[in-house]
Amino acid sequence: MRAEPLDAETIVSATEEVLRRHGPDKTTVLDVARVLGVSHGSVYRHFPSKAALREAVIRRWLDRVREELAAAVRDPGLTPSERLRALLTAMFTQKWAKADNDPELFATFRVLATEHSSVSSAHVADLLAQIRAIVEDGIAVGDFAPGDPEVTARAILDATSRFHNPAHAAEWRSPGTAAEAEAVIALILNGIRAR
Amino acid sequence: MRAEPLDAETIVSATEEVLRRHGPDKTTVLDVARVLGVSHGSVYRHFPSKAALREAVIRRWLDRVREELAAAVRDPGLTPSERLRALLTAMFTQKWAKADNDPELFATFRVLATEHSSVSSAHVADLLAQIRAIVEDGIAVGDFAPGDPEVTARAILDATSRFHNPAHAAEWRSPGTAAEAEAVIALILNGIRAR
DNA sequence: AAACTGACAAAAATTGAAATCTGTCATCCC
DNA sequence: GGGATGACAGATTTCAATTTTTGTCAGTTT
Repeated sequence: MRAEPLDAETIVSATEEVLRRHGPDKTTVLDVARVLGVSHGSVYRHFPSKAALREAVIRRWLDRVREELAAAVRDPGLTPSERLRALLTAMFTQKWAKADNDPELFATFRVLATEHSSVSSAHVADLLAQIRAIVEDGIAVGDFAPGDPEVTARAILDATSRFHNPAHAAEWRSPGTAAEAEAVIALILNGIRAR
Repeated sequence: MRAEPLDAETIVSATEEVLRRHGPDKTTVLDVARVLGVSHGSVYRHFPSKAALREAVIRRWLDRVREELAAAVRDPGLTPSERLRALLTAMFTQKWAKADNDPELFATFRVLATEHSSVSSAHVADLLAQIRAIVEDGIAVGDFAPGDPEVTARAILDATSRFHNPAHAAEWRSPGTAAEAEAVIALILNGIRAR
């Protein structure tokens, strides 16, 4: 029995909590319903399946990640080079911090992200668009060498995979990581600079 | 009963065959002994443990990979830029072909490589040394901008992870991969070129 | 005597019966 | 009537009993 009427948002929050506590393998719809104090049938009124519920969780999580990233880069009066460096650095440190602070939660979200690859793809497309905007700007201003901004943005994202793709999370604990990331950023900035 | 005396090399070959047929999870020392027509005790005369046997397999596999790569790049009279491009391209196409031709075998060796990370690390160190040699040459000749060759070599390997690290094997099937690799190579070559 | 075998204990994997979970829906409650 | 419930069938997971495998070594074979 609940005072408030049950809504999708509340269910997603409860699911996140159960995932945090029990991990992706041991999280059941019954557990979620128990946390909410309702029957599991009620959960199925708002989500057609367990998979849809999990997808809603990963979607919200990636939305938050995007928001955090936007906030970190929302800084005026930087050159395109500086903005690109800031964006990449923010992307890395954000992920590294999450993976380091709560490895199990990070692993959980990695499972969900793999499970719902279309949501992850959309997230990647968003990152790509942000990089592309900076690249277009840099070319327009004459700081960056001319070229297809879409291709360049993709190349930048690909070249930095080692530092932001969760598949590499285990390597991030190695102490040289920050210096290696710095070297790759320097290489990239040199590579796109106008001559 | 066997005519020839049993040696380590023969055992490793038999293990490779069993791994190829049954995969890493279902490969037992008993299976290997059966293929050889000996008792499993004989296998333990040559290898102290199942882990050591598997390590010998992955070590030999990576040795072959290194040999193939060396053969692909053993080409005289190229500029450092051309040699670097050739090395990277060879690294990519070699791995892509293996992953594409026999995905299950590739997955098997991925398991072994993860299991025996020190062997993989040595392989990476070897690749790094090859890149470094080219970078040093390029700096000496004046084609590449001055800098620490060790750091630069590492940055090049890191920046191309997406195209050679087996953790990304699933992405290699996507049709745009070759073009994306080409864009990253172009970015890198631009980045290290002397101004 | 050098190489191999196979019995053995401890560890790990497999199996299958029982318990739990997913998703549906007829029914109930406000 | 809109929202919630819980019984139910089929799918999936769990857990303990059983089988298989690993690694050793005393004894056998050549």
